Amino acid sequence: MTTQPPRFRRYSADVRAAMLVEAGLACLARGGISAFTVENICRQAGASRGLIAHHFGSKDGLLSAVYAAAYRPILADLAGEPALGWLVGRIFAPEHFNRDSLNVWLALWGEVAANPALRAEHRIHYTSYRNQIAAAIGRFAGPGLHRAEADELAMSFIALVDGLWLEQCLDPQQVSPERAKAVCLRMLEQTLGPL
Amino acid sequence: MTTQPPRFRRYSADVRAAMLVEAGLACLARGGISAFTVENICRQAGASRGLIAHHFGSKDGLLSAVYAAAYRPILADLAGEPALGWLVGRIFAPEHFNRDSLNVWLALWGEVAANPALRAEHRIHYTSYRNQIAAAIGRFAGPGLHRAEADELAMSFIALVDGLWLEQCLDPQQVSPERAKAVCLRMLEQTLGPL
DNA sequence: GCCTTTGTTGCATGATCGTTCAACAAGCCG
DNA sequence: CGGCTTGTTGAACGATCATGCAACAAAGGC
Repeated sequence: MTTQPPRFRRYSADVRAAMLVEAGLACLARGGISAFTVENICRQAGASRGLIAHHFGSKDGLLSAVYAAAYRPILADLAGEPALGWLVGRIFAPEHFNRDSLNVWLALWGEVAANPALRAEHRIHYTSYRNQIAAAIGRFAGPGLHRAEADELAMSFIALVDGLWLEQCLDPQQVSPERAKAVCLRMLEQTLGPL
Repeated sequence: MTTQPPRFRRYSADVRAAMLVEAGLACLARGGISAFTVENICRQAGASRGLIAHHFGSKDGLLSAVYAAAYRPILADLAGEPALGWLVGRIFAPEHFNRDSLNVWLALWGEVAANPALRAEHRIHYTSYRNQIAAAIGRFAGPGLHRAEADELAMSFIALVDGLWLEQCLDPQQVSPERAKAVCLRMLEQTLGPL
């Protein structure tokens, strides 16, 4: 009678939760919201189907956590009051500006529009994102630029970034990261002067 | 014995197909791709569940038709070589720039990224769309603007439009149609001079 | 080595999904 | 009015969905 190897491995709650979030992101990247199923996610995470309910209450709970996780790297770049020029470079760095991330965002956006619970999650992160972009613009421009102008420019800038992300996602041959970055810089410099 | 009223109404194939496409658009607008189900669509259209397969072969067949239908009004505006300034106004007219339409696009984009069959459908319409925008830019600028420059400006313009649509969709209070239009005009005029 | 804690399993359940198809009937033509 | 074409129905089907839950076992403390 040999001793059996363990049938599964136990992780602490937060580690396992992070594994499930990561698996959820992978599923969204591969197949959009339709691939975001309990079965898919748990197979991807190497866990059984009951774990999502156990750690997140429901699939929707996991989806909110996935949304927060998608925002985390970008908000991390925004922490520490970075310079505007550096920020633009980061946004189109391969770390963020890649097919998988873009597919994730597209899937999440589609769900935000339709899912009220996720919309609440969205509003929190998005507001923070927009305010920090506006703050970076304000820091660069100095007191000469009014708050309302910085907000408006931030809105336009975010729209352009998202639109470029979208185009890259839908038709990858059209938009290179370099062109995308150049287009954004040109827009900012029109108002702010050379970065 | 009174004569029974008809249990259903017969339509010609193309009329019924159009009804199903319209119902599909309504479902996408209300609940995104998750609400695009045979059951939902047929109830919305006032028909029985078998009709989608009968008229479109499958649900995916209907989805392709819905995608084409979503593009139709915009491509109609582009026909007849319209002036660039008029075009910008049209893009943000309530007819196109409204919550329902934006939700439909968001849902479709998310599906294009994940669904190869729909991606083929997308490429056809999108290429046509981009070329016609570039042509409108070229007509305005005259021969002084090179073809490649017009293409690049068209790309940026479309990205900005889509990004503004997206922002309006995710956070309706941020972007008014007037502001969106002004932002787009400013971008075009930077290169082309006053429209 | 046993006991307790707690993370994990996996089946049962009922709902809903897309597709198929044989029966049906609305409306037109003669 | 009777027959025919063709658009339509709705039940049957197997697959897949999210969730609930009772049994289970891994890992650490004693």
